[in-house]
Amino acid sequence: MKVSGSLVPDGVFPANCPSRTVLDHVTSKWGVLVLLALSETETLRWSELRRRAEGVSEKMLAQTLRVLESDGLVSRVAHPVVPPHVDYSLTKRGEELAALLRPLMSWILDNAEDILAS
Amino acid sequence: MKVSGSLVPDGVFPANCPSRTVLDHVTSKWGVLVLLALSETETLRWSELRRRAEGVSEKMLAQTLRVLESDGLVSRVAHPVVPPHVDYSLTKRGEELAALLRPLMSWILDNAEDILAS
DNA sequence: CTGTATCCGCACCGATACTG
DNA sequence: CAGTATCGGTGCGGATACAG
Repeated sequence: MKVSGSLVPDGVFPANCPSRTVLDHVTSKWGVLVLLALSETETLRWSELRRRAEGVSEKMLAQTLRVLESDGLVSRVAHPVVPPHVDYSLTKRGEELAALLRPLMSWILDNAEDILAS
Repeated sequence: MKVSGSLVPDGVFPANCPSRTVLDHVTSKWGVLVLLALSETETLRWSELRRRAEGVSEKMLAQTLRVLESDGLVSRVAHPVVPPHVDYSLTKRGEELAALLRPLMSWILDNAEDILAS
């Protein structure tokens, strides 16, 4: 069954479109996992994020966080103490996005085994 | 505001998990666009897909379609005529997935400009 | 029209070492 | 604890040519 409306005119997804860039950021290798991890608790520290997005390297976590932060999806709060303490959390906009990512991830978790079995 | 349940135990997304593979397939550079394009019409031909996922190369379209087909998300029907005529469409499972992708893409289209402005 | 085959650059990414 | 800096390999992905 087909849905009613089209997302884009003529059903064409333009190449030189801002949405492409954002889509790439969000669906980057670690973007989804970081956003979802943050959607499960109020705040998360760097080391906790590393634990939860299992397999992510320091470099890629830093890069992913920088992109998501510059996109206004994640906010970074550094507490000036020793040892350093930095909290990451979702912005309002990030929460909105994560709310859409959750059903997707949930479906994937439910169907992954079946899918790879075939 | 935080959601009620956790997607995964302890909030940890395991590295060696089938969902990782499926997530990578779906969020691959062209996976989302192909699935969404197919979600807008009953069937699409190869050349139409190339048009709609603007910027995709033949190689990447072929690769993307093969992966999505082997995952049981897309079905390929070749009509034995000359010139060749091949129809791609979403499977039942693919429709389910695309239904979750649509709100996501819709949100991205709505917010992309704002996001990149900041 | 619907692909496959091949080459190859470059950006992504992991590993390692280092710093405030 | 929370990163940055740098190096180097690899595989993604674009371009091109070719085929059924």
